[in-house]
Amino acid sequence: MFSFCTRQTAVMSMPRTARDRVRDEVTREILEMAGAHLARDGAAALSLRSIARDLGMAPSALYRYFAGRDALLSALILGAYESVADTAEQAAAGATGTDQERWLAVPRAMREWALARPHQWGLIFGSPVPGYQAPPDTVEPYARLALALVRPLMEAQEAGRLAPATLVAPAGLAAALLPVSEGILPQATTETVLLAMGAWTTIIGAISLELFGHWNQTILDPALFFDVTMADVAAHVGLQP
Amino acid sequence: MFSFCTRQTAVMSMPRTARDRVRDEVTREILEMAGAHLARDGAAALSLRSIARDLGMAPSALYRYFAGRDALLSALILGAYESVADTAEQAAAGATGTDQERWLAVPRAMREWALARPHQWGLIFGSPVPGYQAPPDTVEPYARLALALVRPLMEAQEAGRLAPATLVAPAGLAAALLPVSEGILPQATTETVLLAMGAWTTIIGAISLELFGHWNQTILDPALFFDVTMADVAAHVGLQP
DNA sequence: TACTAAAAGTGAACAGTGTTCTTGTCAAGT
DNA sequence: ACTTGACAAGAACACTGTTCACTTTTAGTA
Repeated sequence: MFSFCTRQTAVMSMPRTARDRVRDEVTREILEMAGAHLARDGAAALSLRSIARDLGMAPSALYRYFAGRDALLSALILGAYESVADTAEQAAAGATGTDQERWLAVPRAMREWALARPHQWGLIFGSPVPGYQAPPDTVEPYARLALALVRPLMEAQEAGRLAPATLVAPAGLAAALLPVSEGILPQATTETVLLAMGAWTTIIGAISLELFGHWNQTILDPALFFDVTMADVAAHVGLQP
Repeated sequence: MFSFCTRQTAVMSMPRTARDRVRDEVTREILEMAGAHLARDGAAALSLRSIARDLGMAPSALYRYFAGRDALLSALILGAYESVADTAEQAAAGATGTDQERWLAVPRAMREWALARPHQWGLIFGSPVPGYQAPPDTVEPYARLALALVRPLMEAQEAGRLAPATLVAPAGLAAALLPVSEGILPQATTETVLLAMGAWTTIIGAISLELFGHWNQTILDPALFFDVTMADVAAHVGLQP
């Protein structure tokens, strides 16, 4: 988990004094209550005062734990990132079957995670609050999420089971995708990196469109559509069924 | 444009009396100012009072024109829908070249529209306001947008230039996609409808991910990535280059 | 053990918000 | 000429985030 202790204690990470213990406890309670309010009313309606009310404390007391509403929201965002990353890693670790089946496990887990927590998904992939900058803490879970997704891809490639790409990357694309190929998909061709980013785009797009209500009265069986589309995407990146 | 006249005038659509004329004028001014605020500060910070201040009128006066903040936001959302639909139709009408090139014109126009108006894109494809329901007025521009996108697809199919799909739709998918195949893509196979919906998903996902900042320090040339990905999608749905 | 300094919690206050209601004003239709 | 209805304004209410002064509680130390 993350540490909200502003106090500079010794090198020990675990809180030792009773004060620190109760501080972490209260911090956790605030975050839990904020998460409950977020799940119920959404991020836009998140109110420090109503959280404090439900917690039985004065509104100003929250400022001992979070610098303000934005800081609390940032903590919720970070928690959401870590939550998806955790479930994606778990899904990737427990996946079995063919390359394609193992790959499908992660998008499916992401979709189910999102369906159960629509507002947290919106926190990550919805319209960002204007002026808000993603805290650097999010790049670690983000990378974990991406790695969980491409793990079957890398395994298939190392085993020589990856079908060759059906397209050729134009000049300049390798440079444009350098951070991805270096950080997430080393030893992969530019074409594979491109296809993987396309897959990522389709996954996020599919879940967001479903969650944000764009398939009401349009796609009558979103789960089926998602599965079929994901299988198509998997085949397109070269994973064997 | 849309009519915000609550008053039930005669069958004539144009305002006749001077009162109605100035009412439409003020309504337009409010919407313009609201649009300016939206473009500057985003939807979350949209404030009736500050709009009224900049317009030189009392906050309560706005309620003669809009039922409340939500109604004003709904009008802005509807305007955003109509604006993308217009530019998409325009792009589709002016597109020339091969099937793939003509198809590419619409996603490109959508992306440029979105880059110029990020907050309006967020209004349409970002996280919806909790409890908000899309007004039925949006289905018409939404359909126009979709039709502009699939027009080259239908033309290619009618001319027999559409490559056969490389996948087979499972049982039940046709029923799940019935509203789409009936409303947008009649006379298309279920596979084509599926591929078109996948293309739609990738387009929205690509633009949203770029706009919402998910490609900072990840994809260094978003325009190039978008173009290459869209070309890949076009080829995948069967459009010839 | 007594003392001090820091942390936690409180309540009041300020500036801002959406919304409603009452009041006045002015133009249109009978 | 008069009445009706729309428009506009201002005060008021119930919220919101945030700050500040003040008190209480706790931890570490002389």
